[in-house]
Amino acid sequence: MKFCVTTPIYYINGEPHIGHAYASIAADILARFRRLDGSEVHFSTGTDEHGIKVARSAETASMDVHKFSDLMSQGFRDLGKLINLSQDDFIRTTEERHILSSQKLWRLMADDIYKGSYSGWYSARDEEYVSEEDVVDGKAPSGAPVEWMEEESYFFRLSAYQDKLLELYEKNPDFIAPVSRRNEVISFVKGGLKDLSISRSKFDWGIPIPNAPGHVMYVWIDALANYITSLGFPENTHRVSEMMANCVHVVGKEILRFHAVYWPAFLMSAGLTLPKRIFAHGWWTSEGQKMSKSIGNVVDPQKTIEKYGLDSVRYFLFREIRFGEDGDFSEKALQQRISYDLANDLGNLVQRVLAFIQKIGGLRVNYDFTDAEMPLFEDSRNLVEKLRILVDKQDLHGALIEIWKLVSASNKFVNDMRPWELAREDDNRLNLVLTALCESLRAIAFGIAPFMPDTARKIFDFMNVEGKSFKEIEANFSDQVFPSPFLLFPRE
RNA sequence: CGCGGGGUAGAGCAGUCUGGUAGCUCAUCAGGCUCAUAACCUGAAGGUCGGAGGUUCAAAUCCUCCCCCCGCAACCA
Repeated sequence: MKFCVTTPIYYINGEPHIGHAYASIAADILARFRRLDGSEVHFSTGTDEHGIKVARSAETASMDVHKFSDLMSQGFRDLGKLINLSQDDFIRTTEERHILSSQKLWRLMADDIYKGSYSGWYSARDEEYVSEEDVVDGKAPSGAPVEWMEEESYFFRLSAYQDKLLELYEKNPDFIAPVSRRNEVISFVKGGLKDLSISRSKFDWGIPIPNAPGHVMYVWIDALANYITSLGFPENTHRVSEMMANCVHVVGKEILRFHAVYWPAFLMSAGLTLPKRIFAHGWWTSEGQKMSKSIGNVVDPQKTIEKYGLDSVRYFLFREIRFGEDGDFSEKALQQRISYDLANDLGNLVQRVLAFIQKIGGLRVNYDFTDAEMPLFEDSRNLVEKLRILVDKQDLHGALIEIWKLVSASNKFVNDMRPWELAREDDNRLNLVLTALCESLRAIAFGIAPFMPDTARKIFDFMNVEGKSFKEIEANFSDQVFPSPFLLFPRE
């Protein structure tokens, strides 16, 4: 099985914040799950570095634009390290391989590209076109005066793809997720598609268009192409095709249209394989308010992770809200999740079971389960299959809930079975109960492994489990003494 | 009449398609247990289901009207 997952490539015109971390961790969880499940995975992330805004920011910072890009891109690479990203490739749109790839894509789309002229209200001060509705009294929203401009531009015949796109959405109901977003896109496309201006000639910080001096590509062509560059385009066409067919693009809802409309149209035009799914995630507010620099409530991934721990934050982001919806990031909510879900439920379960086994001198297995242990055992062995279905739908929130059902069931099982009494009265039953609990702990550890790799690793080590593949769940435990467990989420 | 989603316990949500005693998580209160990170388990309280009208033996659920909130509405990464 092949699986490909991507994060958006991040525009380097700003510092990494929790939103970037969120998208990246989502993709990381999907990648890790599929690796544990035995798939061949390609997981790419990277930075988008061209465009007028970057050129201008470099100027403002009095830096050479290449140097500026190196610096800003590194910030996102560092973020990846911070959040334990398991990417297979970090791509920069300024790399040679990507320039060649984008130009090749352009050539393949040539039949749908024509030269025309682009006209609109242009703000010289902002160096950008302003849409009709935004022009008030001859002024841009920034207050700068606008003038009617016309320039030579290349256009992509997007209008020719309206029906094909609608057919795509119709035939592949899961192409765009979540459903609410899908409806928005369909309604947008049904509203009629205009041809797209795909070149710029007012600045040169972009990928040169083949045989068109003075023109660089519209950043979105360049940005979207990163996904196939990373897969080896244009050389390795077989792999590109194979992987794209199994590719999930995780994107922010603000860039859904580019991925769900333009990108498939470009690929159709170039005769390339379309991705399997575009998944649009929501946005985080901070303490109930929109994150903004002026309010000063922007959540800094670095500080948050330093304070609360990486796995706790990774858990929180996907447990607190359904993936795809908006949510609120508050320290109180984060602290509660850590305390209740992680320390009290999961951490305490691991501790009470493993410390107990340690106390009685090790695990002596007994798999001749009775009706008392069987349900827990079966739930443990069936967990991955349930998660597979959910993760396939990118329902990461649902997956965590499913795992926590087993955590709760296990805690209840301990209460009901009272192993501390069995230790005095009934060795046979004690072994049955502890064997069933080891099974559930191992299943839980595998379940959380994509979400909280470090925490899962600790549990695996506590139990002498390798932790490399879901297949390990199928093997029975043997009699053994485990290493001493320590607290997974200690209180301050 | 631009398109779409939503308004259900203090908070966040499920239930609406296929009408029939209103459910989940957290918070609150009480009890149980004591292996464990003062953790865990059980039970209780709490809602005129945005408003009005209608259909029906019966409406959160179907119909009509109204109020409120939120997305999308192209060159913005």
